[in-house]
Amino acid sequence: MSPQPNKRPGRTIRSVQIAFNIIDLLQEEAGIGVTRIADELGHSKSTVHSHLRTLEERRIIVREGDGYRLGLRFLDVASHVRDQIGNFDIVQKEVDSLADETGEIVQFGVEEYGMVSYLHKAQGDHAVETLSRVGTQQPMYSTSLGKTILAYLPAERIEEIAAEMEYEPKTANTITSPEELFEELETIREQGYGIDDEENINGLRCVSAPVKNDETILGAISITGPSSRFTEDRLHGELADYVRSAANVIELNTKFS
Amino acid sequence: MSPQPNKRPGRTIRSVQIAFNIIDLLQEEAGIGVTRIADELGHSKSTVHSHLRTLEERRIIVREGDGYRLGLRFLDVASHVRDQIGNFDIVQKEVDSLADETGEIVQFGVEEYGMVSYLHKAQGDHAVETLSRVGTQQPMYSTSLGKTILAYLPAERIEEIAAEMEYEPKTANTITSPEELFEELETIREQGYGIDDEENINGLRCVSAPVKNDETILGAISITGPSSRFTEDRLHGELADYVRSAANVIELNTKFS
DNA sequence: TATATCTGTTCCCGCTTGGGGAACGCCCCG
DNA sequence: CGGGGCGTTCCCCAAGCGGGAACAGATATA
Repeated sequence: MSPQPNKRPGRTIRSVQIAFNIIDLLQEEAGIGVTRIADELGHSKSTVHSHLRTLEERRIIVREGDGYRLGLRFLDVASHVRDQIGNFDIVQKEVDSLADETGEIVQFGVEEYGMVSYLHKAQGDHAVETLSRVGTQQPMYSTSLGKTILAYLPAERIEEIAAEMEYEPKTANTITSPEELFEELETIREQGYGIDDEENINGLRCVSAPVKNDETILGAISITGPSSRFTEDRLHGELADYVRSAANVIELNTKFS
Repeated sequence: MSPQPNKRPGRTIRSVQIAFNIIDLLQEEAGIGVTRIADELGHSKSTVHSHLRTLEERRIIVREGDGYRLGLRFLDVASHVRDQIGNFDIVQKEVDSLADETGEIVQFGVEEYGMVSYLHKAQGDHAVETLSRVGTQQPMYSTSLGKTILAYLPAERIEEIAAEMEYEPKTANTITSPEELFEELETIREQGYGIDDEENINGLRCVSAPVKNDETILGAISITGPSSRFTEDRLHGELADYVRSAANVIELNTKFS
């Protein structure tokens, strides 16, 4: 089921795997019970039962009606996780105010496991609706956030991530080869911001600026909007300035060892 | 370490417990390594090591510098969890707009495991800063959200929760006995909204209105502010009206079986 | 440079424990 | 009343997990 060439094999604990398989399943589909879970995962009911007991005692899951769902403890964990990543308050404030000013969608993302994770998102008044939401993971080659972050990672890490990528063409403009990607990254480093010209979703363009602490990249901030409003000129002019100054504010307010 | 009279003992799985002990620990303190964790939990390094491997493979945790932290996957899980609880979009929209209108703190909470969990929070322009944030769990007897939700739960569940509570006086006004509590709940049911008169934090008052679907309570919405601005009259008048109409909007927009 | 002492990692052994089969109790439906 | 769905319980047996100890780097100390 998983013969992927992962780097660190080592010993892995089966019961824990099972527990997280259950959690994953409940994340996808809430409200299912012992039998259903057992079938789905290919385990005996008794096995699943003990696991559910354990998770319930831990308040990881909750029994609701005749089925289980994930518990609200995850909300608490999530807010701790965000706090552990840099200074989240500043980021939040800056993203919100940029969304207010521009009226568009503003997002902040960081890299993890070779993907971009959205830490915060704010929608301005006339923002288009997008599917992405906080917590989502997106590939790095097809988003301006991803490409911008990637551009400022250490060279070896770039190689590593680029090698593991599967370049799947999301639109006609999606980057589909390492060569294209490296060239793009070079451009980003030169101009100091990154563009997504309908490379991830048709009709949508974005600009992103990197947020750095000294020489290490923390993440990136982006504005997203419809191509109709986001002309070439605005993208490279006004909008690029917006994200760069917002990134700057975050950088200045972010002090930690 | 845990001889609490929990209802459903059953069989519980040790490795899973250990795994979640590690996660709990990392939630409290990020950036620690194998040795430290092993010491803290009283396990051997090799044991902890295999667990960390498992969690890392699962992308539950991330190795960062010389230590581990919880992964961003939790953000994704959290957003799924919120979606599974009623219709979160409506709630969010309503809470945000109420915070805008009033300029104060507005929160939405639901009951789980006899406590209130905050699902969403919005701060108006001149809102006081409070410590509570999304995901936090608070006791039900000392918050207006908690008391309001409690008031509309099925009688048997009220008994159950009230019995397990430990009434710890947070301020001079905190409810400290079941009798007081039951009386308060009666009042809430009569007037259709609940008040917190500096019962949880000195200087802060709140009003909450229940959000119901048919006859089952989904949660409650509240406004919080300093006693100086939140006079008796405003609390029971204007502010109570605000939360009740917001609750109403949510109820009307929430349709599911 | 050598020595000491932290890390994290690996190996292997033996006992615990957790996974599974099967039986049971319950509820709902025919 | 009987059948089939659910969750729960019991018990057994091996395999999987926890732990001790040895190993390997990295950093510091002299």
